[in-house]
Amino acid sequence: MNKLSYGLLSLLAVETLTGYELTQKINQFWHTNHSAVYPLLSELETRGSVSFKLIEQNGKPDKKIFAITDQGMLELKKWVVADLRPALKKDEMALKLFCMESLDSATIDILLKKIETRCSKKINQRRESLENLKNKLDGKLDSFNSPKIGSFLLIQKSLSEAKIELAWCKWIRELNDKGENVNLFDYAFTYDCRVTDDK
Amino acid sequence: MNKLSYGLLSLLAVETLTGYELTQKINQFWHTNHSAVYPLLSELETRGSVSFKLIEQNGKPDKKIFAITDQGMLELKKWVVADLRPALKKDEMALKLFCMESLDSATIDILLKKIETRCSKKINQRRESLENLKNKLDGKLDSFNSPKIGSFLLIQKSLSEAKIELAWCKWIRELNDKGENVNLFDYAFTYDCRVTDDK
DNA sequence: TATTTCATGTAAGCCGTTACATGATTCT
DNA sequence: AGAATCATGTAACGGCTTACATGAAATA
Repeated sequence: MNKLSYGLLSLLAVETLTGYELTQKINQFWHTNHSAVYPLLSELETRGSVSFKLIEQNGKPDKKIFAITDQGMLELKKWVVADLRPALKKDEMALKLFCMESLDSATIDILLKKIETRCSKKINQRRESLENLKNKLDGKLDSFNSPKIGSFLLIQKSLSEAKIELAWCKWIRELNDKGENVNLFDYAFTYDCRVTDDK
Repeated sequence: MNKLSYGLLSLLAVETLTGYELTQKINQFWHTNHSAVYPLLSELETRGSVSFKLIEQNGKPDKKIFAITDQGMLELKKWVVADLRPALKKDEMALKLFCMESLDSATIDILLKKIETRCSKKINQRRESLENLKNKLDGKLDSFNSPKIGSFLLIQKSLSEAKIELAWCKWIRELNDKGENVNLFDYAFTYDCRVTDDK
């Protein structure tokens, strides 16, 4: 049982899904792809952690709708309280900006634009996800037991992360506009404050 | 040449470092470990992208201090303007909170505490890194060509990300305290605002 | 006309993690 | 006394990515 297997159980604890849908959904929070998901679902089924209903279709391959079993639910709950492993992040952006001092300003501008575009897309995606959730739930979400509460909280998190990254890019541009003879250490706090604006 | 190889070049574009130091430094922005770094450094040396000076030591293994070559610098600059691949994030926290609606409040509390502890540690680490940088540079940092500007900007980013995550956890606790019959969708914006506080 | 969406699966190869291996010095 | 730090390296295994494979319907 690797981490991805538990992730699949977590999504299935909320609703029944096909392998295809699981791949799309989990990608919002955990980077993977379908060729990793399908074999794990087979294993989980063999172990008795999930079960599936076969839906016959024409024109498309038959669908398997997966559901978590009682045993799977127990395994999931054990894992939730177990040690929280460190988050891993791998973003080329960081490695590229690290050597900034040896890049010319045109190159830095190209890089920042790419980062900003990526952020804007993510912000739009997450806003859409929130709208969809609101419509699905008829605007009702009132406690920690509410359906989709986890999804709601995580989308909010992801949205704010994208916003902070965009604000960070803007702050970098501003620092550059200050010109020389200004101590950048003094602008750290200014940045922390600006993150707050929500426009 | 994989992404990590370019990452090593990026760090070496700023200063000369040993494989050991490279491993420590790159881990702030890119998760890896020494057994991946050493073989790549050998490859980079064979290709002519880096060179090293052997420093003999007693009691410890001899040190190799690596430097980027002119050829390595050209390869690095080509990569910086090439396509920015999507960031990959893998954080168990998200998968664990996703199924929140089927967890009891004690379990959620344990989870949130673990996340908060992790955030606090990161915040302290990044604050220390900033202090160290400030001391090293004598508080001077005034343009995009300044040494360590990339490091400075990335530490700031990482710090703000940790702060926003901690604020997010607190916001979740507050939502829970509101009790039922309150629509959580209405509290999204409140959260965005609170992120701003820097205490 | 070409790409995207739905829908599943396999195979090869690369990549990364964990563990093994060594060993003096310093900190707790 | 035990753990962490400095410092390098290899080996085995497991996991993940890319590509292969199919194919209808809808969209651009």
